[in-house]
Amino acid sequence: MAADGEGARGEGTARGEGGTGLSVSLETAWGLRERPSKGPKPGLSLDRIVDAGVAIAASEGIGAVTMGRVAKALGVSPMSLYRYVSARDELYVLMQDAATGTPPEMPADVTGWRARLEWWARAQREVFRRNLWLVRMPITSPPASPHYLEWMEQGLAALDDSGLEEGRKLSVLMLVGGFVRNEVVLMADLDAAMRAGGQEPDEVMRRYARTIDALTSTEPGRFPALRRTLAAGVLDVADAEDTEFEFGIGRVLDGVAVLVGER
Amino acid sequence: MAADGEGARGEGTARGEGGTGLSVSLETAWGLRERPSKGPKPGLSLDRIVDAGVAIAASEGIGAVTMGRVAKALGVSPMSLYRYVSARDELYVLMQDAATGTPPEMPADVTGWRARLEWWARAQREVFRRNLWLVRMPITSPPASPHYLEWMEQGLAALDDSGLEEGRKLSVLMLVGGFVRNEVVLMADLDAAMRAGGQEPDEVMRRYARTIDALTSTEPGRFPALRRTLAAGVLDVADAEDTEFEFGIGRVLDGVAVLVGER
DNA sequence: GTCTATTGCGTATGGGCTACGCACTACCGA
DNA sequence: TCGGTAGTGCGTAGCCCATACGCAATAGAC
Repeated sequence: MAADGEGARGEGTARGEGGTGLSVSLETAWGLRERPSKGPKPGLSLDRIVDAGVAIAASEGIGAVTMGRVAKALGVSPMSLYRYVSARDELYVLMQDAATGTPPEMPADVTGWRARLEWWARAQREVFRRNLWLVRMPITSPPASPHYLEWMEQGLAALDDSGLEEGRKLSVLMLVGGFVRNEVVLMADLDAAMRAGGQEPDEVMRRYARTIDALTSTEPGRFPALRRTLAAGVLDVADAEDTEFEFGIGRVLDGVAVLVGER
Repeated sequence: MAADGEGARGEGTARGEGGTGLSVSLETAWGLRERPSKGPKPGLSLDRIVDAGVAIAASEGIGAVTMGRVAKALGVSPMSLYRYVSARDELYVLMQDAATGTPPEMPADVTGWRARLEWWARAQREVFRRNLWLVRMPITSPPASPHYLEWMEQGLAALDDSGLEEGRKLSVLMLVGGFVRNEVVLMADLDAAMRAGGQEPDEVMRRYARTIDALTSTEPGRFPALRRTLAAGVLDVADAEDTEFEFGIGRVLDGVAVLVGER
């Protein structure tokens, strides 16, 4: 069964005393803790480090964000970074929060829980689209960053007039947020496949269709439904970029609407 | 914008000629290609390598699955493995397929698209639950493995009587599959957090609630909805393991039902 | 019985993270 | 005004990783 040390913050990590249970540099980053004012003036700042990391991730993917690489971008030695961040994973968390940013303000003319929730989902998707590397980030502890909390706040507020109880609201947000995230992962995959070999999305899809065709045609009759789908040409052309998202968000909101309707 | 080399199979990888577009060792693994019969008898087999990898992943997480580690488990030298697998990522793909396995047969008394689709989702979840490391696996190219295709086949067949057109069926499967996957990711996170520091799920949640409380209480009035949720005690106790899943799958299926109903 | 494809695997290269400790700096408290 | 000291940047070094390359041994093919 199970087991998966991944993403679990180790025992040894020092914790702050702000009562948050977060690590020291995280508390510092969230402004819960002052950087002491003794010693030499710091030549760097957390912000600069995080910005450098985000820039590298944006142009070369999260895999290119190594301590050495970030240090080089800043013209310092790799070890310098550890004065600001206790481990690379912590830098990742900071980068994640920075890229997530404050949610844009909800327009006043978006009213009613459904429209507001949909707007919220689209806004979230936009953030992911701008930073595809976000969804490649190894997920660690449950998210507890200021910007993330702002998004949650906005999402909860969107459900104000839904009549749902608090616990339900949260469940709905997780559902919608999970959907958005998942959809972007798929998009990022297609994007990666495009960069990797083929060129155009259509070409990638055609190649994929051919692969599946080859795999399913060896044993005829084993994949009837799949071959029917294949025959229908569904995989021959890449969807317009938004098709799957539009479809999915519609279904999910319909499902939530059923719940709200029967309260 | 964007860019994310991750998970993209490189140019240099040798491709088979089976017309699948897959790499040589993948074609071999899928039984589309024979291992030549010259030379010394192989001392290993792909199956043994993959099994060893799966075993390590199961007990120590995907991060512990390195070439050296697998080799040691088999009592061979690391480089031996490269006679069977061209790169570590390929081993991952093989492991993924092996752990996914053939879907269990759909019981005859499960009838109608909704019940069948729900059964399908639960079966999928069960696989993930047994192998939490699966959802930590870096996603690479679009999935094209025999077992994955079998799951797709079963999913499409489940929608036979839905009256949806082929493309829609696929979209529905992606939606449901994505939901399941996402839900398991959350479960894996909680699991990781449990192993990391605290013990019981409740304890983890309480700690999380305390963290959020600390973060939201500095600026009163900035997180009204969130603080209301917090006050409702929603985060104080971990849900029973299935609660979120049950909620989500119900909503998603409700949403699909709306679509099916209006065809 | 030779030929040769294929085997295992040793060596080596080039990364990566990060513990540790040194030399130095500038604020604090007296 | 002037140590004391907590902080600084950063060099060194240890350890783990993936994997290119090439060599000697092997056993089926002819």
